[in-house]
This record gives sequence, structure tokens and C-alpha cells, in this order.
Amino acid sequence: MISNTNKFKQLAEEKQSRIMNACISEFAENDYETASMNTVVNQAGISKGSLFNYFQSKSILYNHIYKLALREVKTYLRKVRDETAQLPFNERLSKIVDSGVQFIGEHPRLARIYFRLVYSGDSPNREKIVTELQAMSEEYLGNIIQDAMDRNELDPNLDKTQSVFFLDAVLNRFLKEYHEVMNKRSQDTFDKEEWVKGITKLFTKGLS
Amino acid sequence: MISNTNKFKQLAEEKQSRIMNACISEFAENDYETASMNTVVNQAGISKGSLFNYFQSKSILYNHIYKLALREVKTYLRKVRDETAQLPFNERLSKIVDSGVQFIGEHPRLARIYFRLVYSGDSPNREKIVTELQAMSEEYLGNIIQDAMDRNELDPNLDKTQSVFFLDAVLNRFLKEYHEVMNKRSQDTFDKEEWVKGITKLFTKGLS
DNA sequence: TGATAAATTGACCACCCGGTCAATAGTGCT
DNA sequence: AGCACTATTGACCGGGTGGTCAATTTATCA
Repeated sequence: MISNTNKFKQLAEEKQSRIMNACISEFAENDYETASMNTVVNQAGISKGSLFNYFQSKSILYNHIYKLALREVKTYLRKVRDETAQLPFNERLSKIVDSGVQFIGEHPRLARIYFRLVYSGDSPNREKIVTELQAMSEEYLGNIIQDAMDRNELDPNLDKTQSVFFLDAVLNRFLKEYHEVMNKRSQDTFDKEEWVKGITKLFTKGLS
Repeated sequence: MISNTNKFKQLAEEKQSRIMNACISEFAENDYETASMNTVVNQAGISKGSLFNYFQSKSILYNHIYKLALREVKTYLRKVRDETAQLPFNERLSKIVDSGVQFIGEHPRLARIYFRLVYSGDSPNREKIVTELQAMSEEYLGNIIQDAMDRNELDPNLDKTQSVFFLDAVLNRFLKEYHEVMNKRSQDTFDKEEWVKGITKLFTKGLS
């Protein structure tokens, strides 16, 4: 017998992507509890039995999707981190925001799954996942801040945990808002550059 | 016939509070979709027919609960706003955080309903409610910031919309985190004062 | 081509949901 | 006590859920 999880990978690529597409849409549009396996199979044009043959349960399927989304997020983050390693803090921050905006533009459904996971409450293993994400953010933004402290661009006596927390809070909330605006209204009233300026100014000089 | 919504208010106080208690617990512990009317009636010790007699539908009941939570939040906010009107910005900010912390301590279940509503996605009329909350926050924090600008404690050329957004992002995120920490781990590792200091410093001086 | 094995199907299961309503219990008045 | 009216009950409804599995189609190879 082929190992459980790998049955899916043995399918024709076209079929795989058809199924993944249906799953991503369903989990992007609904909470975990509300998302329906029936909808997925109908959308994907396969039978229910098949889906449960490839993924033994809803939560296993969700795990697959969430990891896929997270992998994509990480790719963007790694890229911008490495490409901006030599830039000053404010420019770096600006590029990170840009990267987030780009991700949302290119993978709106994955972004939605990500935000749903972070801000909403009912996915399985949520605690574990959120802890993972926090550690990831702590490490990622922690490095960015440490670099800036090493170059005397930021106060070297900063409480790093706090600084990371604030940065994370503002960046995530901003991107969430951007994502929601993109999904609903026309984007013409949204001056991204102005916001990026505001964010970098807040963190470098405060509001006074 | 007694007008629909008022049937509930005609009940004996003891019964009312027994029912409210069950509802608050259920909506605090579960998303709107996942919360069960059956659980509510069992917890409250009444029959299903009665509950649907007092509140014609689940969404009407939810609305009742959410408004109750919001009323309580507003009471706290109004109180701290008025009591701190003469204080400088940083002290005011500190008192606002204190008030939030106090609210979470005194009404943990209402706080949970509030955070669920703001951060999660499936309650009915969610869009309308969130828009309302944003307007409320814009007005509330906007006034605090405007006062500080008038006294030259903050840069008078600030983009107020942005500043409110940042303040809202950090405060909400902090309180959400505090709420989650309180609900789970021992609070001995959590130095609230240190965080309040960090927040006020961020907004007055930035991180450099 | 025909036998064997593997992949796919969808009717079916037990369960839970929000909501209904005829039947019953309780109350107050004459 | 007997009547009228109201409050309360809980069995029941249609519908949707995640998950199963005997039956059928499809692929493989002698």
C-alpha cells in the first residue's frame, strides 16, 4: 500500500491542482468549521470517497493547505530579508511592507487563509500553529531589529521582545487592512506609499 | 401580545441572569456558527421552545449579547476618557491600557466575545458591526490624539487617520495578547508596567 | 481477451443543527 | 371549582455535516 499522505501526490498534476484549487477557495471563503468537504468535492469535480482517500480527514486536509500557505509566505519573507540585508532600517521596513502587499496581490486566497488562521479561532491545532508563527515572527523581526541596533539606527538598549511585538502588531494589522480593502473597495483611494512612510516614521521617531 | 423582544425582560431577574450567563459562556467559548442553542438551553435549564420564545432566532440572541458586551466596553472607555482629560498624553495612554486590563480582569467572557467579534469572521452583520467599531475607535482615539496635538505633546502635522490606526493596532493587539495570557498561563511572568512604558515610549519617541 | 488489481464512485450512516408547534402545566379571576 | 389565558415544554422537522464502504469503473499485464 502506498503511504497514506502520498496517494495525493501520485495523481496527475492537473487533477492535483484542480483539487488544491477547490480546497484553497473553500478554506479562504470559510472558517474551518464552516468549510464543507461536500463543496470541495463538487468544486473539484471528484467524488467524496476519493477526497477522503487522498486525505483521511478534514483536519489533515486543512493542515496540508495551511502548510502550503505558510511555505509561500516564508518564501516571500526570506527573499526580502536576504535582498535587503545591506539597507538601512527604514528602507528595509518599507521593502518588507512592499513584499507583504505583493504577496496579497499575487495570492489573495492564501493571504486570506493566513489571516483567518492568525486572527480567527477555530482551526485544529490552532494553539500549536500560532505559537509556531510567533516564534517565526520573533526570529524574523528580531533579526531585522538586531541588525538596526548593531548599526546604531535603533536604540541599542531596546527591549527586543517588545519591539518585535509592536512591529509585528502594526505590520500585520496594516496588511490585514490592506487585504480587506483590496477585496472590497476600489483601491484608488489607498495611498500605499503614504502609509509606508507613516509606519517607518512611527518606528524611528514616534509621533512627536 | 407583549412585543417580541420584551418577553425576555418580563422574566424573573434570576431566570434572566441564568439565561444570560449561559449565552455569554457559549458565545465566549465558541464562534457564532459553532455556538449551539442546545447547549445554551441545557446550561440555562430551560426548554428550547422558551429560548426561541424570548429570542426569535440565534442571530437576534447574538445581537443582544454583543450589544451587552459593547455597552460594557463603552462604559469603561467613557470613564477613563473623562477621568484623564487633564493628563498629558503618555499618562493618558497608560490609563487607557490600565482600563483595558481591568475590563479583561472583570469581564473575561465579554472580552472574549469582543475579541472574537473583532478578529474572527463569522458573526452576522459582521461588516456593519466592525464599521461601527472602527468609527467608534476613530472618534475615541482621534480625540485623545487631537488633545495631545493641541497641547504640542504630539507633532501637530501628524496624519491623524494613520496615528489612530497605529494606536488602535498596538492597543488592541496588546490587550488581546494580555487576555490570552491571562486565560492560559500563570500571570507571574507578565510585567504589565514594563509594557505600558514600552507602548507610551513607542508612540512618543519611536524606537531610536 | 480475460483475469486480476487498483482507483473511483455516491448512496448511506449517525449525528447535530436551528427552528416549530401541538400538548401540557401554571396562573389568576369569578 | 371551573374557566380562560399564558408560559413552558420537548418531540419532531428538514437539512447539512464528516466520514464509510460495497459496488463499479478503469488500468495493468499475461
